[in-house]
Amino acid sequence: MTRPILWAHYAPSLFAHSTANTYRGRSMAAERYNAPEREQHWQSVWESRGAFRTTTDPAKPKCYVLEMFPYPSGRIHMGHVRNYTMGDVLARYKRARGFNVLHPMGWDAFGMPAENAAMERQTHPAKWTYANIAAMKAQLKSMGLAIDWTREFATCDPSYYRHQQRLFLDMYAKGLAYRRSSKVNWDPVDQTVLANEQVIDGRGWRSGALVEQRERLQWAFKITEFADDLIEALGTLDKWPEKVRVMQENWIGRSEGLLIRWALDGAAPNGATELEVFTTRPDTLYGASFLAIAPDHPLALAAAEANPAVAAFSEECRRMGTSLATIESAEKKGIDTGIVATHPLDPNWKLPVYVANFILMDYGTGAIFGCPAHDQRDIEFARAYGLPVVPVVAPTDAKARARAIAEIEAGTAYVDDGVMINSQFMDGLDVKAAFNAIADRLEKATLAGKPVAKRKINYRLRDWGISRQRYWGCPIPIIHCGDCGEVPVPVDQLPVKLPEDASFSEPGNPLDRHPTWRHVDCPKCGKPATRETDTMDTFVDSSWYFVRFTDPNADTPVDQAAADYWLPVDQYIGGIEHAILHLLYSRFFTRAMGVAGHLNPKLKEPFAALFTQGMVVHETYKSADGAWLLPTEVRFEGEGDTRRATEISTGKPAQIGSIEKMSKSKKNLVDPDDIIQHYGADCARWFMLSDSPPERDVIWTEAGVAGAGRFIQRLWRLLGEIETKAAPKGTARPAELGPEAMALRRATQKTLDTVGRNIEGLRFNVAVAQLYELSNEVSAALGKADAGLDWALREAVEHLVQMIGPMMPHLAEECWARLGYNTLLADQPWPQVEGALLVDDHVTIAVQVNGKRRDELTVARSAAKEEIEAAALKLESVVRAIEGRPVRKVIVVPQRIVNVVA
RNA sequence: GCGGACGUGGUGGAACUGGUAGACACACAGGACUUAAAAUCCUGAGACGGCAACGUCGUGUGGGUUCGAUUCCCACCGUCCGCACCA
Repeated sequence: MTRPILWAHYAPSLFAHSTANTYRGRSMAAERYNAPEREQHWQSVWESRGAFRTTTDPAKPKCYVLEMFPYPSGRIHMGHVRNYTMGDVLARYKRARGFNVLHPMGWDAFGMPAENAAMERQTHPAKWTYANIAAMKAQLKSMGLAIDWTREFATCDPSYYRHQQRLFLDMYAKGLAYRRSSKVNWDPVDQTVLANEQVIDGRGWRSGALVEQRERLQWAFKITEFADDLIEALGTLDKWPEKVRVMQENWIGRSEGLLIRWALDGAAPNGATELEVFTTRPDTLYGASFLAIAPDHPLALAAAEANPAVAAFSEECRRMGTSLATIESAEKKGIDTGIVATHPLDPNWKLPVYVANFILMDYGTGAIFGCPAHDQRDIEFARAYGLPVVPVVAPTDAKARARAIAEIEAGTAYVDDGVMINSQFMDGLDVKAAFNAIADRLEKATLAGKPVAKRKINYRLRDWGISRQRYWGCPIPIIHCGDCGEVPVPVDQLPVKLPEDASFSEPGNPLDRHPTWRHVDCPKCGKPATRETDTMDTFVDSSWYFVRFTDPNADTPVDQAAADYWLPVDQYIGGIEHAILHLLYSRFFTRAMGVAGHLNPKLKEPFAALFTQGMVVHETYKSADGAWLLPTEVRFEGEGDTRRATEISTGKPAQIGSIEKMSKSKKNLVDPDDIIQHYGADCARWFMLSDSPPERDVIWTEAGVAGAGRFIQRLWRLLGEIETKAAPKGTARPAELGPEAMALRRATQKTLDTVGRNIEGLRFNVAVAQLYELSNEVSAALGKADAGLDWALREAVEHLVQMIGPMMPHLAEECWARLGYNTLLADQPWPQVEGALLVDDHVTIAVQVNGKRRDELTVARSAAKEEIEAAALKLESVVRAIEGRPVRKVIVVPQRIVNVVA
């Protein structure tokens, strides 16, 4: 697939000696630019000079550019190349613009793959992880990223997680971390808790065992404490994609409603006297026809004890839980518990209480009142069990009302706005007024001495459970003592390190079965106690790493001065797959760290701007027998419709499949290493930036990379030609510049202006197009002669090289040296735009007749409306188009357009 | 079902706050150079009609607002993504 370019031997110029003279006098048939060789050279120059080391310096304006740090899987993939290239362009550009730029890199290094590798290959997770980090770091370095590597850290290192344990303890002290009983997916074979995404069709992804729901004491962070603020502050994130903000808002899921207590008749099990339900539609209370509770609701559990039929039904619901049946069985099912409730507005109105399969224990109170006429689920349920359906809301318009009622009778709930009917004192009120009327009334009414109802804001968001029963994660620094209960590990005993001699050969948590690790003395009373063996969710590690980068060597989790200076992150770049969890958790951590005294409480939001880049996609290939093939395993012939693929090893035809996200399973992978070795990092970077808008998917094609490679060689040849045609370095601007020279200068300045703005706006593909345009202009100008053109050429090429710098930094350094400089281009400021040259004194405007373009007109920029109108009407093409009709109106928008209405 | 985004040549895409649609690139065709090829350079190209000048049509479909709509509004079609018994 990747056809290696044959690099001609090209004597490397030593940096210190590479002046223009080194190149002068060489033949015009210049050598090809040897990217791989020169790239290594410049990387070592940057490294030896510490070119990208950053210090905290409040005297300078700062810019914090961050790409989501990688999981050390062992190899980088094209998605990384795209992500880190974008960040690097911005970081280098901002540096050139005079900003003190923080652009760090680290490793999201805890997590299951290391433990799985340990089980499969008998390597210790730490060994596996650090080996992967070393390999990936070398790959990232070969990309030539302007990263301050002195700030690098891995989250699995005790020097990092020690501080995370400190944060946990301080959050614990503030009540933001706590232990509660909650349901987990338990894999009985692997003896482990599974994340939801590890449960496939109700079975463990690894063992295939039927997953059980178990109650277990689990640590959690109180993210719900900030639910309102997390929604509220979304409004301030105007540099975040709308899409992400909407997803977060839905995820938090705020809804305003009413908690209503219903009295139960004496016969309820366990002596229960009331049932509390949550509703967002208290206005429909007169349409109620039943109550329904979740199978795990305490009242349902009590009813199950008394009634075997209820028990059997509840058990059935539990089994359905996570399986695919959830999706298939939209069918509403329930069982009457025999319990009877009294309507809060009418003591004589009795309603049955059902256990129903569509009620979730986790949402609201796990109990509802059913109003079939105005809720689709309730109407399905009511029709299945013969319960009454009474409309209480209807449109005002008579026709619409009749239709709505007919639909309700046919089984479709009416859920839109309207006015109240069949609702006594509320009749005629609109839905919102009815909500308030009934809320006011029920808040004043009492049941057993307490108000019947209270207003409640409910959230879909639940507290963040962080307990994981695994080895390769940050230990939770808590000790359990029989006498003292939960005891925090004293700060001076941190970190609680993972034991190195764990065994991974059997299922279950290695920390649990370690012979000695968990046994300690209670820090409070000194009696034998045990350590918490749960470790933290790896999302915790990534929820504050961007803070740690501001001073990765601080003795405390955060150095206040450094954090105050650098935060928030000015531009965060990563995949859309983290739109919800990672970003929400980081936003929570920023607030929680403020409360716990580790961040300035005024800092609410960690990421001022967010950009979500698209994926890298590629064609897929299958062999005759249906096996996926690597792109390197097929050969192509023909074009378009006649394009055919052949499997190289067998000579049999291969099938060309759809374009999909690069993945191991579909084998449509291109290895960044191969590309960098054959074409160079600059070529990969340039291709990643060209053509596709960064937020959309980019299709990786051989032709596209080759095209990028050709442009690199073209630029290199251009520099060769410039040597004889451009003015020498440092020549003063001549007093006289001819029209060609001026035109080139204008093009140069215009490009400078637009490329800068497009990089700032992350519209890299547009910036690339403009750089192509300028190089085309320069090429064209080479064949011309004009006063001062040699000077204008020099300016154009120097600026071109500087503008290419952030995108193809190695090539740009090489060109910069070839232009005669012995400074680093990476240290050069971005050229100042000469604003005066951005406006031409003549403009070409379109001339329309009745809205159709007929001609164009070049006039002085300052031309008066009347002048333009007169000139337009004289145009032969305009006269022809008017066909003698009277001119009714002429619209002249100066510098834009003329439209003749006839 | 709910929510969001997107629909422009053969392809990826560009077009500032409503003002010359198709920049730039890829692919393609013709030409130059070459013994030949590769590389490179030049030229062409939205569709249809025409030798040409030029004309007609054209930004998913159908309407609307406007002197003027890829851009704003309404309806529909299609594609993609997120959430989904959320009371």
